[in-house]
Amino acid sequence: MLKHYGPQHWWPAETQFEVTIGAILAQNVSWINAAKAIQNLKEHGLLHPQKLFNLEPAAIAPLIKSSGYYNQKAAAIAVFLHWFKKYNFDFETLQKIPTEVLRKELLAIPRIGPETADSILLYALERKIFVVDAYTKRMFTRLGVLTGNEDYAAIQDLFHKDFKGSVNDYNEYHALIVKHGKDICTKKPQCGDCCIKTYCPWDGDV
DNA sequence: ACCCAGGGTCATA
DNA sequence: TATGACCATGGG
Repeated sequence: MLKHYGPQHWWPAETQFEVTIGAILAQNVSWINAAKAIQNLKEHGLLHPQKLFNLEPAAIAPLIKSSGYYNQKAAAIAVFLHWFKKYNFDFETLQKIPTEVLRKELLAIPRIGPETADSILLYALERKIFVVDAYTKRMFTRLGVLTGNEDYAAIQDLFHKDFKGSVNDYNEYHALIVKHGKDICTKKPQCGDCCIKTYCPWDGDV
């Protein structure tokens, strides 16, 4: 996939905070919708922890309307910031905390689930964590690696056990799966076992 | 009109 | 534990 698509250079953001907020806003919506919400926060000069912390969820919600689920996401952002305040809104301080501890604390925040937590850990904090998403499950089920019944933890364990790579490799791997995910059929395979229109990670160009 | 998108949570059986 | 319902916008 790397050879076919080239490096993706994720996460498209200027700051660690932008990555983190983006991870929440991107939940189950197209990236374009999440990006619009990010851009809107930027244009209001609000994409800073202290600034957003001073807003009520009800004030955040209309600003992130384009990302959908805006009430839930505004609440999630507010609770995240309440947690982040403990660490002086400082990512350098977060870096001193072991990955497993951080993950647990992130998961304790309402509406930050495993994929969002892991996205923050990998893309904002550069921890060697594999991010599992719907594309991962679909693609590796099509490829016959998964049955399709595995849960998040089981899939992640598989990659953690078998994938030997650097943090940057983990970064690219997930990004490439998402990139490729946009090329594969969402429903029924039409062009072979892995249902890839133009390219198969196993067989190369089709 | 329907389906999907860089999920998560809760009620029900 | 495993489905189903719900959250909600915007583009194909």
